[in-house]
Amino acid sequence: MVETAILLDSLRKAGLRITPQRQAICELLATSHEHPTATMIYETLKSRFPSLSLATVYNTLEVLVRLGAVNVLGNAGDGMAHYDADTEPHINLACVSCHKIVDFPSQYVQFLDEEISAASGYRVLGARVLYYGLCPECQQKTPMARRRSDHDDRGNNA
Amino acid sequence: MVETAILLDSLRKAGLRITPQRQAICELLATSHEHPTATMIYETLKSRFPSLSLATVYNTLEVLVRLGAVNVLGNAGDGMAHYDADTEPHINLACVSCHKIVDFPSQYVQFLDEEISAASGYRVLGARVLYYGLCPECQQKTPMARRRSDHDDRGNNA
DNA sequence: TATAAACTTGTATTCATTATAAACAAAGTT
DNA sequence: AACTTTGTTTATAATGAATACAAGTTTATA
Repeated sequence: MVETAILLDSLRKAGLRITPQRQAICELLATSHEHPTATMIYETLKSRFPSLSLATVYNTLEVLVRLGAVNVLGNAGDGMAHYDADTEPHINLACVSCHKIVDFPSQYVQFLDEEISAASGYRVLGARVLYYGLCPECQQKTPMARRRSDHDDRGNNA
Repeated sequence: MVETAILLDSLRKAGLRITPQRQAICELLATSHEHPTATMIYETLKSRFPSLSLATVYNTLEVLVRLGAVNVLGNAGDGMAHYDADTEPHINLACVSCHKIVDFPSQYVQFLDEEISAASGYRVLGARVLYYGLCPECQQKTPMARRRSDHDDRGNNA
């Protein structure tokens, strides 16, 4: 769980203004548990800020990412970027059915970090550990987990 | 390193045809060390197959992904999907500067797998461990690797 | 060889994201 | 207060990766 204030502070420290829109976006990012996309943020805040523009959402997200306060998660299965305000190394669990992404604490991610920094020659800037599968709810909904074009899949692996 | 034959076999087993185009795409996926995008594959093979269509590349990749023979990696920093023929759990190291992605073997990824499968309630279908940073070559190119003071960067590009 | 099914190709379309330019707001200055 | 500068939002246009689709081509099989 991330404090909204941390995100706002990183804006402030960079000399940027805390506008109502930015505040709301940071709040949403910090408190939301599914990691939202730009569109999700836009849709959610539209009622509170009728004049809000998608461009503002993208702008704010881009700033936060550039400041390193927020991470971008690609590949949730839908074709859009999800945003994660928790920049500590942790695991994201993405559901391939409902496309929600939740966090999962792990004791091993730290080791990965050390392993790579020590042995790769890379200057590591961040990480993204994404596991995907079916969340408990979606396992109930779709007993056999059939996706739309499984018909030409002559029975093998996943 | 992945054998081309493994990819071709998974097509065959699924009852699909091994066309010259598909063969070439699988070959490229298996032997390439940077994990290519659809466009990169297209550009590379265009000289050998002047009639090749981007659609074919996307079709083939989609099939291979559906069969589980190939993974999609989002978010290399450029806005496109990269493809990875190595489906064994391993780490991808993406360079934020040159956007190449290389593999890094790790002993800990196995543990992650077990940890999650056991404790999350998810039916795990796959994983994607992506670290990003500056590759050794790009560290040379950009001597100071300036990353903290990017906020007063007025030249605002992406 | 006929016929159907599987593939490829070219193009049109969709849609997330980025760029651009104009309107707007918040200081700062005199 | 009016004037200026700079930062921000907004609306809209442009870009470009990925997908859909229609039509042509190849392959398998009888």
